[in-house]
Amino acid sequence: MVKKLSILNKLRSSNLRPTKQRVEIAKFLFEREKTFHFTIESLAKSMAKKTSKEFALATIYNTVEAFKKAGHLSEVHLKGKNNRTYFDTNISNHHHFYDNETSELIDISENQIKFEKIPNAPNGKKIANVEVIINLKD
Amino acid sequence: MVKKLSILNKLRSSNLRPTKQRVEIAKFLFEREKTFHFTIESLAKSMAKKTSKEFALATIYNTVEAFKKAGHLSEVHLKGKNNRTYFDTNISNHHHFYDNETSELIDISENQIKFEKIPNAPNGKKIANVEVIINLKD
DNA sequence: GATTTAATTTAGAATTATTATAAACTAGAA
DNA sequence: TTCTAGTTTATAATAATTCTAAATTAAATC
Ligand SMILES: [Mn+2]
Ligand SMILES: [Mn+2]
Ligand SMILES: [Zn+2]
Ligand SMILES: [Zn+2]
Repeated sequence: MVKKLSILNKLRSSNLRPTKQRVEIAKFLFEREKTFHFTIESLAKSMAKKTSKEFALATIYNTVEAFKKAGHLSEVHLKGKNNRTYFDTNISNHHHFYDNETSELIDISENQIKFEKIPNAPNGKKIANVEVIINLKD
Repeated sequence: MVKKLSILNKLRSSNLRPTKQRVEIAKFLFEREKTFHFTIESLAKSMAKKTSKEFALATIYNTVEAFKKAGHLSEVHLKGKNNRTYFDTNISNHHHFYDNETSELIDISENQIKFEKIPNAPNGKKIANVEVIINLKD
């Protein structure tokens, strides 16, 4: 009940009508203890299993895009072995371990990395953010 | 003459037959003062202009992949606005500024960034390399 | 230099991720 | 309830990349 309400608030406050599909997806993404990473494909499968009916792929794409625009999701700008886009329910600034073998992403919190030296942005530009990807091997 | 030879050596030593197409591409990529970044599309256009005939796209893909496997090129694991893969003739460990507006990549040499603190790899894994992408804004 | 063979190139088809379209449906205002 | 704009859906379109099978070519062998 409490959880359901906070999801409705999250959607309403983002100007997203709480449709059945959005509520189901939001519950799956946000009603959990820990944040996680997913792809459109994995989310589509999860929703199909959870609700035992297929959501249109376009709905998955649209909803994820809408949540991203509303700031409820972030996109990991990384290009893995498989050419899929990763999304993240962790919307804070943070970094990642990436295991190219397993295509697994692991969070590194912002305070786990400190720079001793970092270059200035080129003339006329500013630094928007810094993303560190630590590629793993066996 | 000297340049042509080093290209032939580069190909032969990588077990790549120096075909007309590979030599043309290698000359374009490696016979220059500074390293640079490119996409398959930009390379295909460059080769078409340079030689005034179209290379099959599959040849461009195959050749870039072969050069990558042979260690003559690296791939930048970044996912830009446009969903294109970037390749880099700079094969040393280094970092990048990325301007999402212009889709431009700028090199940051390894020694321009120093870490004061960095996490250990998860159990059973090692760090293969660390990639820093500094996203730019206006 | 001609012959032979395996590697390579090529045009085009196939695949995959993503986006667009337009008709059917629905949340929420009136 | 009625109305309407927003949403979902199936499907088509697009775009990057990979596959295929036939034609070509590098280079080893005669
Ligand atoms: Mn790749
Ligand atoms: Mn995106
Ligand atoms: Zn994350
Ligand atoms: Zn570079």
